[in-house]
Amino acid sequence: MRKTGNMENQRRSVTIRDVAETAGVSVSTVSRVLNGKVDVAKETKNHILSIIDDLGYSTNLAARSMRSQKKNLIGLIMPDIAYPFAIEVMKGVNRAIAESEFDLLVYTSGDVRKRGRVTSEQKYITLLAKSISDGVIVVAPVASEYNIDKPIVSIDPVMSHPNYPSVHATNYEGSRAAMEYLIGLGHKRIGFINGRTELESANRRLSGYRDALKKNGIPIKEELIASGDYTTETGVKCGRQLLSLKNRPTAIFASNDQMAMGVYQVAEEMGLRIPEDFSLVGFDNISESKYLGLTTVDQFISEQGYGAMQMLIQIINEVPLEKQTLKVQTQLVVRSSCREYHES
Amino acid sequence: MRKTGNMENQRRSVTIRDVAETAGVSVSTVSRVLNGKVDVAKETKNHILSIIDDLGYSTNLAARSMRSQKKNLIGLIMPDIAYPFAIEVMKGVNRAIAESEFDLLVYTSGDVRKRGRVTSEQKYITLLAKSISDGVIVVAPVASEYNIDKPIVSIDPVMSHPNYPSVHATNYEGSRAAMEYLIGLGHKRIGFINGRTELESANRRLSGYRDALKKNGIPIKEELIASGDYTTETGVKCGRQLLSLKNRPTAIFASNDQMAMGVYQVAEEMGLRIPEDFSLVGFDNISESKYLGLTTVDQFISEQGYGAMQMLIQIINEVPLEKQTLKVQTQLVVRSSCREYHES
DNA sequence: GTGAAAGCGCTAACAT
DNA sequence: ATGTTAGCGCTTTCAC
Repeated sequence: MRKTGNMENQRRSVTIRDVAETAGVSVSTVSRVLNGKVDVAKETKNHILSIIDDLGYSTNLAARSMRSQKKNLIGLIMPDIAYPFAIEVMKGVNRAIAESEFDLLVYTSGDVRKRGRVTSEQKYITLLAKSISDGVIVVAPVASEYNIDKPIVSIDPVMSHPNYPSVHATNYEGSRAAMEYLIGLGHKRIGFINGRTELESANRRLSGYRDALKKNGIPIKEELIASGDYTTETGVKCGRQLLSLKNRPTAIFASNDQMAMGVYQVAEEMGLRIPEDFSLVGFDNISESKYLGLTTVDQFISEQGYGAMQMLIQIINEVPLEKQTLKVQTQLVVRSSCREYHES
Repeated sequence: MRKTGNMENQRRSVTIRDVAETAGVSVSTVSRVLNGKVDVAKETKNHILSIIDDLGYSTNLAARSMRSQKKNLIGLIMPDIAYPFAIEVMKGVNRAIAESEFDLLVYTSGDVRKRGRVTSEQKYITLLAKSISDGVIVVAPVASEYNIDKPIVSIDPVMSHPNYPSVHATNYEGSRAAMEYLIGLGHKRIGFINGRTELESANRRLSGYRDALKKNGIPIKEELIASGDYTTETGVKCGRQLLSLKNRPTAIFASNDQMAMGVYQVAEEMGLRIPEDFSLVGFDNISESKYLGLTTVDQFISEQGYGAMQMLIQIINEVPLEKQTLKVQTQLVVRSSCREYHES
């Protein structure tokens, strides 16, 4: 039954040829059945189908991808799959995928550092895009241009004006909103914990912080700006740094919720209460912060994933995009009101 | 610079041939450089490398996969990517990936139903496995056998004794532990909310429930067993059902934490307090239940992902597996003690 | 050290 | 309705 050719001990898997030979038809007929073409006699088709079943044949993705255009596969490329932002994006993309005709292939090297070390982002994108998918979504890409002919949409790109469509939250506006809220409460000494400065999104949040102070005539004190990297650990570090200043800030605005969580921990350690002793606001709304009643700026990350997928599908179907940039609105979520503060 | 051949408007992407022609060498030489073979003159190599850089060439995964064995790619196949169990598995796999030489490709059709509808699980597994990866991890597979020659490891398989290595939690033991805890507290009327009965894991949890009652001489009342499907919604439904019995259970054990969350919501609605009015325990430990202080049975899902990946790597490297089944120990986590209860 | 040629498994254009 | 043929882009003998 199984054609073994020569005495190689390598187990070969069953190919379209095996099916064709067993069924006594040509390879192309099998291919036609496989691809649902109509011009195949019903009985031939059924015969082939049963042989396929018998042999447990299934198509070779690689081979197929080489020949045909449409692959019904979308690639999602992320540096790391296990951090909150990535997971939220995936949820959104996944939802769009479920509603679509496409399947999803998520690619990751598991770790930002490993990826950077081994080879460039460009390589992976091209790999997935040119080879086996109809288009790709890239999270936080660093390059401003990719020379592939496949559709590409990015989420939270590092560059402010990349040459590909992109999706991002209104980081500046959200940051402004948070600050206006705190300032409106009477705060004048507001600490800021910065995120990964290589990301445009982080810089926009910082700008929001600075501009809000400026517009309200509050002098910017560099000692109140701590630099973190979006992890809870640096949140702890920066929280300690800010809260142990002789002239402690009356409020802290963290550039993401993970770092806000860190500050929260420090506050507990130091016996400081929120909001009595100081106010705390965090960007993002994905971590435990919501269970702690923290005030946050929600950037609707999963909507960004969903939106990116929608854009991509449009491009693939050659529907012209109205805008190259999709802005997902941020929203200030006040859970437990922050402390009102007025200088004595 | 770009070879366009005929006047097709289809943009072709740059191939190994383009590189070869531009560099004035043969395709095979370029291939040698690409694959780090040693028998290439240093200057030829550098020349080709710079051309590759100029042209922005990157290899076609599909084509390469067709020819060579080792792909340094692991496939993870999941019916759906956006539910807590899946995410936890991914985290664990991701961690193992980050420590390894492999990259990860997660495949999903986004929705269990869609997947079942379009085509069989077998097809997707074979697709990924035979085509482009060195081995696959499958979450909650339904078939007990796969005819592929690539390594495969499953997590929480539906069958109790599949013909492939598998990883799962000690569901029965965990369930017993939770029940012994509740019974030890004096409870006699303990409600159970069942999960998806097609999963072996769910059945084991139910067995644990039944056996614990039996061993302790407590009669099993079928009215106390409600059937859910692991979603919060059915948790709500079953919670209502159990809590509105005339003879209300004094404790409820939900087959996963999502459903326990649902019961928690119902309790709030009905004005019932936990643990004063009744005790609540949930299997799993991944949802918000931990912030609500619920008692849970942790099944260490991400460890299951990590373990599966370790097993897979062993198989790929042809290290014999000691056991075909990896059992990850469950652990009862008592957050806020449940109510002690003694029949009057 | 390098090139020519075969062929991986498949699809699609062209025959019949 | 089915078979024949020509590649897709790549790796890998086997020559030279």
